[in-house]
Amino acid sequence: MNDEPRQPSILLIEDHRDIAGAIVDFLEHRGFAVDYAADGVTGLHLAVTNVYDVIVLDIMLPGLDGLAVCRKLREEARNDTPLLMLTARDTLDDKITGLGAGADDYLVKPFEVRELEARISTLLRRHRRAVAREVYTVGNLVLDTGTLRVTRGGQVLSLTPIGLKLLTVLMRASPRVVTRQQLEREVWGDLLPDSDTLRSHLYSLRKAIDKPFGRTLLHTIAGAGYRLSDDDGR
Amino acid sequence: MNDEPRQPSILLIEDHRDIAGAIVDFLEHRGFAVDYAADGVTGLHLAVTNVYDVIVLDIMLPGLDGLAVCRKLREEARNDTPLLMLTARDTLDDKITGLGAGADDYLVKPFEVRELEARISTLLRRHRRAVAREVYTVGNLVLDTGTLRVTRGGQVLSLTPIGLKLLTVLMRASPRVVTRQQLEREVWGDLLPDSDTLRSHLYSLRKAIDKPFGRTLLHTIAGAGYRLSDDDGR
DNA sequence: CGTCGCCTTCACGCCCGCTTCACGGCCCCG
DNA sequence: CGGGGCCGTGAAGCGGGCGTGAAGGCGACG
Repeated sequence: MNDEPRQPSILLIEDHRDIAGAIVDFLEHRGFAVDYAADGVTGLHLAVTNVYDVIVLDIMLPGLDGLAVCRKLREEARNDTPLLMLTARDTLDDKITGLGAGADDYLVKPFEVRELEARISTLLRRHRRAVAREVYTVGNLVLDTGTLRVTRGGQVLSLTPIGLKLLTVLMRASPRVVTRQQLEREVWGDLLPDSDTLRSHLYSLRKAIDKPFGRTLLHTIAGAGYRLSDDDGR
Repeated sequence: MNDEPRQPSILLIEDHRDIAGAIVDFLEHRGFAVDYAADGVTGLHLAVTNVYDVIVLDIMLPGLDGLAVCRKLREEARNDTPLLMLTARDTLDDKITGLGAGADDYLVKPFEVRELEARISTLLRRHRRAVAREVYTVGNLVLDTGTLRVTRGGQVLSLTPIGLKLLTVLMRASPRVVTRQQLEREVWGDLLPDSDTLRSHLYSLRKAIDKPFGRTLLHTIAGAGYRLSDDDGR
């Protein structure tokens, strides 16, 4: 509802206390909420029990190293929090492995904290954008206008271009009724087709989004048009 | 494609007209585009309304002093343009505070313009390198725009220049759909080719990044465009 | 001057989506 | 009670979009 720019939370996993301290101080001063772990095991534990916006992970750690932490996080915990890997220059080859393991970016030590912040901001921005696209929802039917993916109950549906266009218009209008003319105009512009091919398209759209599921979302309003809504009962 | 070395732009904030004049003359003669402000308020205003490659900021200013400008720029405006602080020898202690406030370098007055230029160049180079490198990840496909290396599952792939450009655009947009027009415009600018050579390029891009691996990442969205994403069921 | 790589163009063929048409049910209205 | 219009349903045909592959040309580089 109210999306005030909440303070982004960061998890730092780094065994050098002095470096870690400097980073934590700087990031907290810059308005981030920082959690800190000095080894891989506690870091992993924090990562799976809490939710962070970004994880900053040193590759050289006592016990469980950064690559292992990253891999476990991705493969076992199915966690896709943006992850920034810290790597020393002499182990730079690890960057390939690091990224292969599921890191989203890397930073070569030594670095300036300013650059660390810049990269964190980039990851935040990118992830937000990826997660917060424009999405319409009616019942359990979801249309993502960014990816043009349509799902119902988590299952991906495959629509034709015209079907997609119709669905977009209907979802945007959602509980309201859309007339045939409006739909036709949206799809074909001013060159309306002679016969009403619209009926066929709505039929196949129904077959795609309603037929495989029990509840019907696309309703025909006799003589008026069509409405997309989740009326249970009404 | 076209990364012509654009003329770097510099903002100079300095109240002594004569010193400022000399600096501006020299820098412009050396190929920089220089904006100038004689006090902190107008300087800050210029800094937030325009985009500069480097800001040169005197610490002693009437009204709003250099430290305050720097702090406001960093903390309120969230601006991370490289910033070079000018400080007199007798206020040298300020240099600590200056760097603490978010400056990237400092120079003690009086100085030679040659040295000023050298430091500006250093900042430019560092910042460019820091900014130029970006890492995109989609599934196990990784593009490092710093090294221009593309890997999938740790294996290095070899792409043509156009293929790389297309991939960059697609990865930057990542789960979202990119239209043909957007892709064409990114690659060829306004001189769009007559026949759709784009199809061929996407074909060979697919052959490079998807064909050798089982899972397909580059999807065609009928009548809409293309999408790069790792749809595993979800 | 030769070779190689890359971009462009063209041609082929398939498959999918758009359109059209025909049929039947339902409702309203005469 | 009968007819007509609206609408869902489904099939069929056609065209175009798109994948695929190869050939030619051009510039770079040795």
